[in-house]
Amino acid sequence: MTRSNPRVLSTLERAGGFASAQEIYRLMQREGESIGLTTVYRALQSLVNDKIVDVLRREDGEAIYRLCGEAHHHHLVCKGCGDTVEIEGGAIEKWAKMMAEEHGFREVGHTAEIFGLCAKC
Amino acid sequence: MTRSNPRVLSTLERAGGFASAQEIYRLMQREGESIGLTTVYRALQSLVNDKIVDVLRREDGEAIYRLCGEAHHHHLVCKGCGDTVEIEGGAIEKWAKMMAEEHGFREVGHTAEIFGLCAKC
DNA sequence: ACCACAAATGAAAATGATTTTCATTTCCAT
DNA sequence: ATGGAAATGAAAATCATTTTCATTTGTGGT
Repeated sequence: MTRSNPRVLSTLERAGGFASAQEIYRLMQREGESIGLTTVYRALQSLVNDKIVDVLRREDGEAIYRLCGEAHHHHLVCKGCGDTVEIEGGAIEKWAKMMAEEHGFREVGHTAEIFGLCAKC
Repeated sequence: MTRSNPRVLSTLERAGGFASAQEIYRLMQREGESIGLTTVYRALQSLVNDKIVDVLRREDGEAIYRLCGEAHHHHLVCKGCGDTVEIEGGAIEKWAKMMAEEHGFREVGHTAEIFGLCAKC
């Protein structure tokens, strides 16, 4: 798996390092790249295997892929218009680390999202 | 929604308080209970609304329903065995409120989960 | 009891993400 | 070039979940 991997990876980067397979596929289509959905899925799987990307789950169960190592951030999402603000989660990082230690967990990751209605909605 | 809710709830209890909709449905079938899959889903949704059960995601994205205590809490989930520990999220609540105010959001809620490998795995 | 009407039920179809199948294309080493 | 292995992608299969809609059930009024 070689030709597609870099294209998918760079699309994921351009998408802000945080997107679902379907979103990446649609983005590539829109930009005129010729690629199949299957290949996007396979490229993502192989990137996950190589620990280049991370996979989490949206609230609805859809898998979202995230660049590893990248300074990760959290989201403030508007339930009305879908607008999203990237926010810092310093407090969360500490909290997660503390809780994990306290319960003997290793290799921990975390998700944290805030949702509500933005000023406009 | 009245006749089915208690039956679904009691099945979830009997299943150890931790099961997917499909599993609950299959369990009820096996025990000779007459119920439709749709109704199981609807009962679970309504139990979630009433905050009687909690919903998380398996690694494969399937929703799992779980009896939970009253107080709002978060989860520390083992990627290996699925073991779950309920944890306090005091720091998170403050963080969420602060971030929301800062960006003019109202009626905010949040999700936060930590996942990793537990001591046994 | 009886009747009407709203709520609840469930079978079947629809949806949407993800995976599988398989025929075709691309890459490389010979 | 040439053969074979790896990669690709269209279409079909899978699986959880949701929607649709016709039927059943429960309830209140008479």
